[in-house]
Amino acid sequence: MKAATIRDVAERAAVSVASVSRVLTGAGPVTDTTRSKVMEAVEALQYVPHSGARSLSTSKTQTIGVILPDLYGEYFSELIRGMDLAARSLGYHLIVSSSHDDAEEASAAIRSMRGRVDGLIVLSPHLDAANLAASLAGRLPIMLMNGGAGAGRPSIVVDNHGGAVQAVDHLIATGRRRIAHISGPPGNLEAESRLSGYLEAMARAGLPTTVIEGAFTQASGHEAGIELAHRPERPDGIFAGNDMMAVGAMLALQDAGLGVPDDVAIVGFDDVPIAGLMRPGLTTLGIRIADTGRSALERLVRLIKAEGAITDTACETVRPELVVRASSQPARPHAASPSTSGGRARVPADSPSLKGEKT
Amino acid sequence: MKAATIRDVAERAAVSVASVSRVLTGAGPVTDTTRSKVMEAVEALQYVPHSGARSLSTSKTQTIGVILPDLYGEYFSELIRGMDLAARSLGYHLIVSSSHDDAEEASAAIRSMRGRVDGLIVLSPHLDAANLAASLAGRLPIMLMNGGAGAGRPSIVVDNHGGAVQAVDHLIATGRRRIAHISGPPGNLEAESRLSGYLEAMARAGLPTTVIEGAFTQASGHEAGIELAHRPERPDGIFAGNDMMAVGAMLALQDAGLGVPDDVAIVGFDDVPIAGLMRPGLTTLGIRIADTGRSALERLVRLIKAEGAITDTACETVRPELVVRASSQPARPHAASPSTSGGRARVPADSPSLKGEKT
DNA sequence: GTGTGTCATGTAATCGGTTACAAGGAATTG
DNA sequence: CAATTCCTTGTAACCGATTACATGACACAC
Repeated sequence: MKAATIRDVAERAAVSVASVSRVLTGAGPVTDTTRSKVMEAVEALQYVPHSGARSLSTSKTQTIGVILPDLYGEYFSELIRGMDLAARSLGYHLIVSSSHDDAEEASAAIRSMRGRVDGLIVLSPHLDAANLAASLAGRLPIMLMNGGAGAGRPSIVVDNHGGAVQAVDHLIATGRRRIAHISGPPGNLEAESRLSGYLEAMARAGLPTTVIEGAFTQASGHEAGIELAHRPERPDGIFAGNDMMAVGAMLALQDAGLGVPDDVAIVGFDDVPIAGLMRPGLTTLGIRIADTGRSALERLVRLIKAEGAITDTACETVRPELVVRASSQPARPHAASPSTSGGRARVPADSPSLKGEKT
Repeated sequence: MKAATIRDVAERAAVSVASVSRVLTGAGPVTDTTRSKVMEAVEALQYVPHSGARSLSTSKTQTIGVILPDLYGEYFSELIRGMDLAARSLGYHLIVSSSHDDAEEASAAIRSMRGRVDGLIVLSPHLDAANLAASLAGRLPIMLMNGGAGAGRPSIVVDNHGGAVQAVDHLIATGRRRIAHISGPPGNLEAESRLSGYLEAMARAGLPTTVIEGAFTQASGHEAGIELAHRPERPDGIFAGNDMMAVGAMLALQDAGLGVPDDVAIVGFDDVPIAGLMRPGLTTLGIRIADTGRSALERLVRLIKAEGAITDTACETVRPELVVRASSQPARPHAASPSTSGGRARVPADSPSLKGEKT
């Protein structure tokens, strides 16, 4: 049994294909009797329009492509969730392509999506990939979320620099002076912005800087934590380039017998769900991830509908918000002189519960 | 400037459209000179075949739909990652639709994908949704991952029952006797299998059972933890239906001043990345999530290619593996009589590091 | 030189929708 | 009652690919 076509429906409803199409697309005038006859036939035949045929004549696919980098985990699942919610309510579908660890792969993914999507959302922390995307996409509407300057293209970026400044200022305000930074991988625009924010805030406060290069992974944060724990000039505060590295560093410090936050305060970035689940809870810069995803998708759809009529070249900036948890409470006086051999220090009870947290 | 069509390419290369098509699809014989002329024209015009037109004539979309439930977080991002990797290497695209919290929504999503995908992977923990899926999909190849009996359809399930038995047996082996279960939501097949495994293992050991109903969310685990902490017959072991509830419960117990694992041992299910990051590390039943996703996708593609010729009605079973971490270490003798008022008990140092852990 | 077989190439039908345009019918008005 | 208008409906031409079939060229053998 082949799938029913619009002609089968027309025949069964005893109307023309045009009328069926009009009923189904909602365009054009039809009487109620025609409509009901068509609907009945559609129901009876379990008819579903062939999307390929439709896209052939309308040159629209009602589909949006999302290009993701190789980083994964909670950040991206949240983002996708926000986008999918928005897409469904706007009648769009989402094609995802993840795990592109270089510009080469990302551009291959973009190429394979051409002709199959109405627009693209590109999350590529590689600068060249962003450029490639722009050139490859041709006339495809595209929304950049690569964390760098939008370069005159519609984009959404997180204020990484400002967030980093907030993080460092907060650590300074809690009395920390030897503040180290675990950075993200070089070449990653978000990582670079966060690093520059750290450097600027430290310079402004007249404090010396220490930077260890990480890779935005928890494992790299763990390694950095081990290294910092054994430095003669051990830091009393750490600003990690993202939450996963902060988590890795925190575990490394605790395993090394250091207390968080008494010996070392830690601040992360992103506010992924894990952050609130650590003990002590991780202070971090919160981004409403799902909301950002939704916003990106909605803007892209507006761009698609406008068909180049509007020139939305704005670069929307999302300002992260400092979420203070136990990992950056002020050091208590009697813990000021670190006890290298001591066990895990008790930390102040965390915020009472997690009921409000996202799962 | 409109996008180039196959006719534009044919004209520029001074060949027929048929030859262009033959070169591009790799089907049919062409001379090297023709091939190179075509390739050059394709390059020059930045030609990309219109996927809708192609799918219209071949009635194939090279796209697979994935229907996800409303649960999100690390489990699903891992799963998608595995599927996407497999899809890319097989030349398929992935359309995802997430956050369906009931059978109604899930079936709407399935309907909207008909005609747009070559096959479906449905993760629906609702029994009726699975049935609906089967009926709605018509002749669409479909791979069920709903955790229930495959009912004669190709499917992949986790051995939830067996895993639960393992969890309980492990708790008993570490000396626990008052073992409670925090179950998933009723109607969820995975939740029910895990519950039945718990009941069976407990019955076999001749131990009394306690079940608190959760909802697979961290918040519900937290609530259950609070309730269990205040029971007169406080349990000394908890088997939670999944990791997120285990995490919630662990935090609730710790906030209530109970030691994990000294006062209460906890075992979860899934081995999501957070599990290894908790302190104490969470003992759980590990599933190679990404691998499972890849396997599901590969099997579905095989099914698609066979076009109903093969009757793959097998129900592949994934056996979870017990991952023992600190949360279920044997209770130490002197901690046997619980000190209701005591502070957080110190726990044995966790497994040395996390380097091997996935990020 | 002609017949035959092979193989690359071209022509045109086809897939299943949308939609411009034509046509028909009912209602309204002079 | 006829003319005009408005509104619904149908016919048929696209959209851009694939592919069955026809065609033509060329080589080889007789």
